[in-house]
Amino acid sequence: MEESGAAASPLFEPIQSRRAFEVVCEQIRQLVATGKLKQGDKLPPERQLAEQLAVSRLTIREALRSLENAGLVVLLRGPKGGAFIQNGNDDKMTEVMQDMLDLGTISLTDLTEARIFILDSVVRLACERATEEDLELIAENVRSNEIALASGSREVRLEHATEFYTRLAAATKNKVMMLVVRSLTDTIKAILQRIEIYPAQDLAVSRRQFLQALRARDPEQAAREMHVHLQKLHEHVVKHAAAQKKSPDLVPQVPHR
Amino acid sequence: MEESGAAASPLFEPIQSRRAFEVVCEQIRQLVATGKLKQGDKLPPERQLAEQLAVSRLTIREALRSLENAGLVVLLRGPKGGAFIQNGNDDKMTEVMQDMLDLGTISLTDLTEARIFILDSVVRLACERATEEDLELIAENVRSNEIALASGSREVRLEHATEFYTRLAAATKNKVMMLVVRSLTDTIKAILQRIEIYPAQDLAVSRRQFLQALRARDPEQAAREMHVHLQKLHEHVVKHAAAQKKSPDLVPQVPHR
DNA sequence: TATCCTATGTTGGTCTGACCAATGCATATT
DNA sequence: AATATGCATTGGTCAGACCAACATAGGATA
Repeated sequence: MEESGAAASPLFEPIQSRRAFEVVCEQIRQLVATGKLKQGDKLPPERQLAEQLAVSRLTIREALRSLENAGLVVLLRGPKGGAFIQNGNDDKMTEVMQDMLDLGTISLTDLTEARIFILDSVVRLACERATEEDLELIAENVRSNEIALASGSREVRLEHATEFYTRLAAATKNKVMMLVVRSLTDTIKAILQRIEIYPAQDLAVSRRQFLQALRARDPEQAAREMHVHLQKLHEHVVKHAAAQKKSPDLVPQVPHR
Repeated sequence: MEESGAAASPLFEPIQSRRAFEVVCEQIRQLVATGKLKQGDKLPPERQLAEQLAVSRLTIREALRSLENAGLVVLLRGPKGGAFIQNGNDDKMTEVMQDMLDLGTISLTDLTEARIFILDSVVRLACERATEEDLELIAENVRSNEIALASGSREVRLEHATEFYTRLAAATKNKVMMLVVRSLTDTIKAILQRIEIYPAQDLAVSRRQFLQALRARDPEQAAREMHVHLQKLHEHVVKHAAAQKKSPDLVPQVPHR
């Protein structure tokens, strides 16, 4: 991976010894990557796997824990239970992004800005590919959003506001774009839940105008409308970013250092 | 909530009985999300954590395994070792994407197509924001790429070819965009390692022309050049997609100790 | 005195083996 | 036949022990 420019000792300790569960993990991953294990397939019971791989059951468990955490397998108990291969959880990417935001690896600014750029492509794509059903779903969201804006709780409003992007992304017919949009949107949503939500009086207007452009298949107009809205929201969010950081505080012990 | 409307067995329900390690996991996550734990902080030793949380050390380990897998902590051995809070591993998103591709959740087509769209934004952004250093780094990659094209191994060529996108994305000054580009690129790279690499005779030409447009800050021209190249590569990859799927072996034993 | 090497303690990594909890199926009971 | 019960299977957890890596202190050596 990374090398410090120094040409130090040649080959005495190149890589730390891989942990046992990592080897197990990788083997199972290999079986998935090569198609030998497909969605729905069931792995042998932990005890049997432990015997076959000549490791303890604990090691198997740690490996399965890792795979489960990655969304590759799901573990079920009981006689019909076991470790089943899953198609990776769609939310994984969102979790990763959220963690990065929490840890300061990425900034909220970059996040909302990136959404502006990516949504630009999404909008243009949607103008090309959106079916009538897509348009209707979006329109329906716009309508219900207006209702929520007037009468809904903040949570409900947020839900509608973000669902909009999901439906828009669906119109691109590209699942990767959908995933990226969803990750960005959900991560930003998580932040918006903590700070003051954007004063949404002109949201309805913006959405209507956008929908109109989308229906007209006018990518420039649609992209512009989207850009303006996202830019405003971006600035609003950034302004209120460094706000409170409350904590439920259920943990008695506090680490040191 | 995913559908996966398979009517295979009466057992496709994500069970969520709060497992002990999940509670531990969540508590630590909370400490991170609320800022009580920051990058570089060290958690208490496993044995001590187990005592404080009144669970077995194994449960602590599974929780740490989960967090480690998510890139939130890194575990080090030795007296000065322990579980340290990390800024999420940049590769996590790539891993998620790769898993999804392996599992068929997303398709290679969607992946390469999405890269076309996102790179479009990246290129335009880079035209605006690239510093002279950025340009020089990209130019240097273009040069070394040409050398690799002539004399390098396939692996080396791939490395150079993908590094190009990383450097280009760096010019956007947006870390989220960098992450997304890197995820897409690395995932696609992993596929290219298995199939015939794109016949790269015109790659050098394409890169040179692109660089020229980038230096001229001509977003339209740069985006067009990039689009043409990615489109060709996209089609090439798709053509060779359903090729071989070899596997090392079944379930080999684990060399231990 | 300065340097190298080893003893030692800390911490994660793994093993063994046991028991608990959930679950589906077979059997018994009504 | 319908319901209730028991049991085997499988993951979930616990306990204690030992191994492996590592840093540091303290002693051996120069």
